[in-house]
Amino acid sequence: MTAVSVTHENPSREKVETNILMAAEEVFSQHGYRGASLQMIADRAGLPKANILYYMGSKQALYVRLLNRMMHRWNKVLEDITPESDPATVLSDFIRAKMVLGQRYPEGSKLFAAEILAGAPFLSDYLAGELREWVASRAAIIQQWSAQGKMDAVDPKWLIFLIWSATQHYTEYSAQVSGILGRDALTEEDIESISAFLEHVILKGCGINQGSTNAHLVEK
Amino acid sequence: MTAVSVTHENPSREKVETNILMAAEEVFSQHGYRGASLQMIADRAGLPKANILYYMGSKQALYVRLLNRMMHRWNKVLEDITPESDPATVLSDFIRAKMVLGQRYPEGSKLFAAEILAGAPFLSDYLAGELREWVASRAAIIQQWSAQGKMDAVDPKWLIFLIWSATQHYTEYSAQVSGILGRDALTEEDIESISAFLEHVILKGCGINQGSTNAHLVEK
DNA sequence: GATTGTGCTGACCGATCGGTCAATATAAGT
DNA sequence: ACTTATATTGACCGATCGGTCAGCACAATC
Repeated sequence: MTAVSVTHENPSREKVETNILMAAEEVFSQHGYRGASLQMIADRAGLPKANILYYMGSKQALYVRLLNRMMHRWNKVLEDITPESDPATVLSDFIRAKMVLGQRYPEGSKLFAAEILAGAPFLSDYLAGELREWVASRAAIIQQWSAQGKMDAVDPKWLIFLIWSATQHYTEYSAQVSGILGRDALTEEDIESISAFLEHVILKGCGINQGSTNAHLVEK
Repeated sequence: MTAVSVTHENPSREKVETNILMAAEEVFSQHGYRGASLQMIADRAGLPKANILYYMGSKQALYVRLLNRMMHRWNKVLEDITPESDPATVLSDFIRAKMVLGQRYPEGSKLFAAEILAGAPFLSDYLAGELREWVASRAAIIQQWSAQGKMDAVDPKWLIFLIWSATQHYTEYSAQVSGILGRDALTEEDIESISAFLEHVILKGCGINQGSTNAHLVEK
């Protein structure tokens, strides 16, 4: 009776699991669900293949667990975006939060991208449910801002997708970006430079005065 | 002696090959190189598996052939961008050309995306060679525009990547986009609406007066 | 009509796939 | 010390992988 509950909070088990999850995230993100093999994951984790299945049950269970983990990270970031402030800070926060997210979880982001590329067989419910509502609620707020003359009357959905894609690009296309830049990886300065660029172009492009930090005569 | 040359221009052979290429492009774009199987391609083409190998030689040869075909389509679009005009028309043309390309070859674009996601094992030379030079030459032109005061002093590379990602998004993330919009596919009006939005935000965001069609008092 | 070159494909190859299982090792409880 | 639950893994399963090849169909050449 005691032993059963121990299973759930065993510290060594947790270590092994995170080890497997890390290895699996790398492999799945590179090759997609079908292209990844348990043997590759096992090799990267330094474990025999049977051990992966012992801890994770099946390839599919491991995969959906990774997807769920990534979506929780996602949701945390989305929640942190307070919708009641002014457009400049909200959009700026959104841009920077998404850049940080991609830099912090590059493999998870790529995993998500591969899933979408494959037609989102495991995520269609999430996309048409939670995520759609999140987009709809944010779109409504942006629409209000437009109506109040705080920004240009752009289609809110396209704006959200724009921020989405522009930030995501640097994690999912990192191979292309670094290939073109001739650098192995992006530096801290690169990230800051990109964030500032996106902030500038998107805010200005939407007719928003950038008054978050250096504001003096904005808003009446 | 005659028969040898006939092989190359047999019309029926061409039909079969394009059939295989179409099927292969769909499968590779969804599942990536490792995740795709010749059996899936054969089934989609309505041919026995051995027939695929008879025409294409090997899985890898078929894959690189598809990649090359897509890169040629790419290059054609990039060539059409005349670099000597004014910023507004050049960037506007670039945005619209890339939107059209993605809509015209969705599977090819996804194939490209999957290759990049996997770390670009077959495209690293292209990225660090041809494509890098293309970006560098365009970046130089944009830099000139900035120096001439025709637009804001933004980093040209980030601007190119922005257009890149924002347009690409609607083909490669079509599953996510349509999932959120609650529609099966984007309509013609959607595409036009998105193109106009991107044009507006990016040009305005870079401090460029949109004077391509409705110009009257721009420049001097 | 025999020969020859090409199109085509079922059968098969060794390797690898995801997954099962029995056997063993290890640790914990009593 | 003995029992019991869990951790670990080599061996194996049928299915599928990419690829080879022998053999047949078929048309053109001589």
